[in-house]
Amino acid sequence: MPEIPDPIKEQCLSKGGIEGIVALIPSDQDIDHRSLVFRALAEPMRQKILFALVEQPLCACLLKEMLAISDSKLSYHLSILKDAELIKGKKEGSWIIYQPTKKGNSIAMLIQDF
Amino acid sequence: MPEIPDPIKEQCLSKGGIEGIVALIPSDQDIDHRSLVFRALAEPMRQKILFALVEQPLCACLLKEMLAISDSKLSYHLSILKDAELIKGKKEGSWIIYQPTKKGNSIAMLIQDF
DNA sequence: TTGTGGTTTCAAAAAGATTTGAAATGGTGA
DNA sequence: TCACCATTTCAAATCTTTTTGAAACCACAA
Repeated sequence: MPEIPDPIKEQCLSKGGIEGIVALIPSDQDIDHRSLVFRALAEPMRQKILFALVEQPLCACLLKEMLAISDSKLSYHLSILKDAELIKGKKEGSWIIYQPTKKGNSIAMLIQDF
Repeated sequence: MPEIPDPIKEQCLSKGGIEGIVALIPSDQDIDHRSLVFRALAEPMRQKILFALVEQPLCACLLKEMLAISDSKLSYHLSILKDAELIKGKKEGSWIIYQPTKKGNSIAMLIQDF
């Protein structure tokens, strides 16, 4: 009574066994970095913010109106997007204008097909 | 004393104002669907599972050994990946062999650059 | 049947993320 | 200086996700 199905075992051995496959998995650092991005995009509100900013840079005041949420809530979600390096804010006069980073832009394009 | 910075206001008006931009944001349905995928990939353990399965189909028993986690924990994470339609399980003899779906495969490729 | 191996379910506990409203910050103009 | 506006921070409350270990399930063989 085998403990592993045969065809899988064979294919697995041809890759150097379990260790061989584990070695092909991206590093923890890579994975943690992507996690940060995925957690940022996991919240619908934050996807909306990113997609709105891809259309055009916006100040917090317009985003707030657009999404109908409180200042502190918006600030919280913006900070998560900033930490994931998907957007950046630039001070202009009295306002902070947000826009996607290069990374934010390209990820926004890629995820259209998800 | 204006309430919105001028250049932003102009660009915004040229897109049909706030409503115009809101109309360009993907639908709630789209966004929620992507959220499911992002939540699934937000957890490092689940990224590892997906990347391992992209290398080769594996039974739960090998995944368990590879990741050094309990049965119920593995089962929980597999169910989240299945719900997001990133992987599927196929019964073969006594085992269930997991592998990425078509969608799981193509997303795994795309996110390498994230 | 009875047992066994592989997997899933369950409920409770623990950990983590989000929301809330109030208070703080920081720059700007009166 | 003072007041004001946009934005951020904070701590508490709430909500969601993950972990845990035990029990259940299911197909199959003895």
